[in-house]
Amino acid sequence: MERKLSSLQRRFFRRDPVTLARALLGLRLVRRLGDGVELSGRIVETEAYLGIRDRAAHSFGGRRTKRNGSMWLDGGHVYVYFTYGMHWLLNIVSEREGQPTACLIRALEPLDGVEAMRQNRAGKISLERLKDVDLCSGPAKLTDAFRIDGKQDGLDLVDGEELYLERGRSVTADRIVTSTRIGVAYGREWAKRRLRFYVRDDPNVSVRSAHAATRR
DNA sequence: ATGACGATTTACT
DNA sequence: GTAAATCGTCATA
Repeated sequence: MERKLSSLQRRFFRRDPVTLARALLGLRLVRRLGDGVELSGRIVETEAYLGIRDRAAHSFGGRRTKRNGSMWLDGGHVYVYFTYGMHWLLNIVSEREGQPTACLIRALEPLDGVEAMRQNRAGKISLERLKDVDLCSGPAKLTDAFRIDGKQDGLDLVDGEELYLERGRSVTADRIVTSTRIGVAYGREWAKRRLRFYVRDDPNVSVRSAHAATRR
């Protein structure tokens, strides 16, 4: 298969999850649907999950189950899982096979296919109240908008056809804000680590815990 | 076989 | 700010 000039290579993903979570900011996530529709969005918010030692990670303590199996794949694969009885969440696996670390994709700036995203999100929220900023401003919103669910779990973004990444406008370090991760209080001391990263002042960043954030 | 629990979103007070 | 929705997965038995 021919390599797209713009796609990212394996070595890009085989870095530690903190470095990758920062590097993912600004990249374009592309989703090709079967009907020829192409959706894309710029990554503006991520979180790093550090694997076996990270109490907030699904792979904490080396846990390896049917659900989180994709976390153990080589960097560049995706780990998509179901939670709260209704939501799918998208992660990009970091490091190498056997190192179950990953980056949660928490928000995107919608780029291509905004109308299709609106259709995909309609029903969850009344269509007339649905603004562009409601399409991808949260980890479960963006999977709805991009029609990502368990069928994509384990896909490889390197040379991927229905899901892949492209280089985009890079985000300089002074534009990246760090904060604690969202919704991981059960992680105790690990919940205090600043492993969430987002683009400063971007309106698509999910809103919870706007406090506890500082520049860096 | 059963029970507890979410890496969330939405609507409502 | 608070609470409901909703169910697959996992740990325990």
